[in-house]
Amino acid sequence: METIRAGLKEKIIGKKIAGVEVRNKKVVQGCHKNDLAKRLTGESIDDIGRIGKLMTFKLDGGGYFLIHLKMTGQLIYTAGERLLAGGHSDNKGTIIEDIGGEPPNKYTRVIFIFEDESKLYFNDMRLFGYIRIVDDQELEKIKKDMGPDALSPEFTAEYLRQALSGRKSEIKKSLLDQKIVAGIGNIYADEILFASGIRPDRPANKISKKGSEAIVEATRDILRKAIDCKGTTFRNYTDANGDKGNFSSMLKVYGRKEGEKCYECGGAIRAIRINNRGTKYCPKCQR
DNA sequence: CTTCTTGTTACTGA
DNA sequence: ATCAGTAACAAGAA
Repeated sequence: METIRAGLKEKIIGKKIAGVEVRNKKVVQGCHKNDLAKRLTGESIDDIGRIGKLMTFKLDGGGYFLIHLKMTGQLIYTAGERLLAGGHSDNKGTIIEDIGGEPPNKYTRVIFIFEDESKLYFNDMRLFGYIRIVDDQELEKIKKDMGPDALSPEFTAEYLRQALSGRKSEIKKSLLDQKIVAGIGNIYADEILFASGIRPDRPANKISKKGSEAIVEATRDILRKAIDCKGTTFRNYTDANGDKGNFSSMLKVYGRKEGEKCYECGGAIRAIRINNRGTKYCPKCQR
């Protein structure tokens, strides 16, 4: 999300929305399903922020719209001219994941059209994601209900230790809980715990002071590196230039299979389930 | 055919 | 009140 946010910010800050085409009303929240275009047309994008995995678009007339991509959502920006079929776009830095072909495609749910005819496509195969209109008050409440962003200075070892106290369930479950820390998903949870040397099934309240320090450090380190690599994508990732720049090749445990050799110690990787999510770890490197 | 998948929330029962 | 487990959302890949 941070990769997309940073890329998008360069493209659409200050641009005025000339129109919005809603192809699937299911993804529209916070206003009447038919009123998204009415609400947004004529507004300019003042700023793009992010709370964990939730992207916030500040409107110059007041209020925000939020976009959550959930599992399979995409935000794809294209400059004014339509693209040649099969070719790569000229819009540097934009993220294109190769699902459904060039937009608009059958997974395109909403299209934002800007005054200069550039467009932002919200695609989502599984329809879990959403676009939501909120006022300042509602955004504050959403912020309040979430933990500090994983990359923010508020996410400290002291904070984490405090937040974990009394939680008897697995540490990985807590890392995935957006109310404790916002922005960590299944892939990075596994990678963070591997880098911390902590087993994902350790009870959260049994994590030592040193352990929480290791987790906070690993979180910053892993996320920073992943952002440097322009993020991790499940499969078929390319950026707009067709480059494969990604974090997937740096993954140490996520995506490995039961019994495969750990890259660090050569021991056997274990595959378990935590919080109903596939979980990989190395029992030798992680205690 | 079955099981799995980048996320979150509502519900159940303890 | 809090916690654990599960289903649900929907579509596809393996």
